[in-house]
Amino acid sequence: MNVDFCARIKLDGDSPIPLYSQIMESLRKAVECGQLRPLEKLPSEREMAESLNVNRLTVRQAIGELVSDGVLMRRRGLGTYVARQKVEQGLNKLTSFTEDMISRGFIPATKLLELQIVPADKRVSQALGMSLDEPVIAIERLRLADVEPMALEMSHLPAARFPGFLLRNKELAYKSLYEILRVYYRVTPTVAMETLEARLATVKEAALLKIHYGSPVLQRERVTLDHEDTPMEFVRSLYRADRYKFMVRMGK
Amino acid sequence: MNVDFCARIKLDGDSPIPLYSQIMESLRKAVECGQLRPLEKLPSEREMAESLNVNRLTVRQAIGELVSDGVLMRRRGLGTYVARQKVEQGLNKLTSFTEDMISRGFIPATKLLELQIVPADKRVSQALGMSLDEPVIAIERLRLADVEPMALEMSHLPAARFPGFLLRNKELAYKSLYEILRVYYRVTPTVAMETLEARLATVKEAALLKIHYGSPVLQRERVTLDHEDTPMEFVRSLYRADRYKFMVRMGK
DNA sequence: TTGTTATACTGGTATAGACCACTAGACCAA
DNA sequence: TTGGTCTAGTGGTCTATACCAGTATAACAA
Repeated sequence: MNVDFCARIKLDGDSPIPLYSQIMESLRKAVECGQLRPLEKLPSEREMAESLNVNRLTVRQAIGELVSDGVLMRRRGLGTYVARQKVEQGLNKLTSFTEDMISRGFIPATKLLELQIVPADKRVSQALGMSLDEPVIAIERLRLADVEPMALEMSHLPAARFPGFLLRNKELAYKSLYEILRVYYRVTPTVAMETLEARLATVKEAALLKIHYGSPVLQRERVTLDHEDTPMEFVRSLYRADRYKFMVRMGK
Repeated sequence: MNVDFCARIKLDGDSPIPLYSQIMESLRKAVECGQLRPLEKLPSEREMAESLNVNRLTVRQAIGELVSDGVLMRRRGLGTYVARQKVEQGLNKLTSFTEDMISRGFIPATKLLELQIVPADKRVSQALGMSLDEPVIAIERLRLADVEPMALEMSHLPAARFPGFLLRNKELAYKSLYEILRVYYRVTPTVAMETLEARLATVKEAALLKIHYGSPVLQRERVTLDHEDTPMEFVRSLYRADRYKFMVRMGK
């Protein structure tokens, strides 16, 4: 079965995305979607290298990063395996909306409302550590759970750091934002500072979320930092109070 | 100075410890003991490789692991640098209302509204892991910040675990609840699972909080566990949305 | 002076080949 | 059966080489 799996990976040598990165994403996806199950054995590095027509070191690089991410694990003399499911931890993990909804048993969906480059206002520039009016990519999305509106999300990214982002608007429809940032720009979120507060929905917000004007909403603001602790994203999300509870573990 | 540093690394080709690992440990130690300072530039990979008499890939492997550990950082076209100092913050510390308010610059105060023993309802018994109708200590307090109402707190403790608690009602006026539990019962909160959601204030709640009926409030529920992970407290707090933001760090 | 270009550096990706260390299982001898 | 050895296969380490892509700076042209 693994042989089939390996043969199904398609690599594009002319793509600007490095081969090892393509392999890495294929493996990561296979693990995420359950195509590769926990503790399942992968083909050997030499086998994969041969069947993918790349050097063994290239495969090793892909696997190596997944190992350090905790997705795979290696055993000398035995082989490479999918890591055990992570049980604990779930509560303070940095999750995307998609992951969050799935873990709550919902089927997530997204509707892209707006995607444009705008000058940073005071709040955004301060959160991202940039100057006022510097260009930021503004993404407004309506997030659905089981077809019903769940949240309204406004993401802001420093435009200078993600050139050509607007051209990827189609991918935003079916790919996670973080996946795009990881694959095309090699940027991975590491920590986030979040604030939560309660307020009332405006007329426009209420209409989009399909709630009554004046209904309570949970406003969540998040500054996401990359591995160098540089702000890479500022998100303001508005969750329907009747459908969403934020959960977190404190202490320890 | 970096040249000196590099020349000072001694590698043992016959050692069972891999070369890249020896390099890695030397670099890590140099950073830890301050020999290499944050943001300081390292010699280029090619330079290090030559001066250490190893292949560039060997140096790269050493540096690569340190980068994924957050000790170093690389910039294409520029070089490799020691990472910025990490300032671990106590954002996820388990705090009492009093500590929380002080850290926000407020002067906290408390008004005890109610203190009695009641049978546990469904929600409380489930949170505390006890049976329905078992006796719990119910404490209702109005929390003030700079004399103005900030939150309404309803705490529930398993009565069996804290005998004679009602006799201490006077101390509750000027001592923290956690202090009483710690001093008289040797119980210390360790972790807490919290949920946050938005809703509207009821008439009674609004009156106590001195806000208008129908104003939004942030409802915070917390199950506090002791060092043995036994539930010791269940709190439902209602914060004024116009005065309070909840802050938390996620990930990492 | 100002803007552009060349170039010499940096890290990033990928190849080919070699040998070592460890593991499981097959095999064989006591 | 028991205990050891051999062997094929795994990941682990390392070398040598090549070219790509981003960055700063010095040299040059307008």
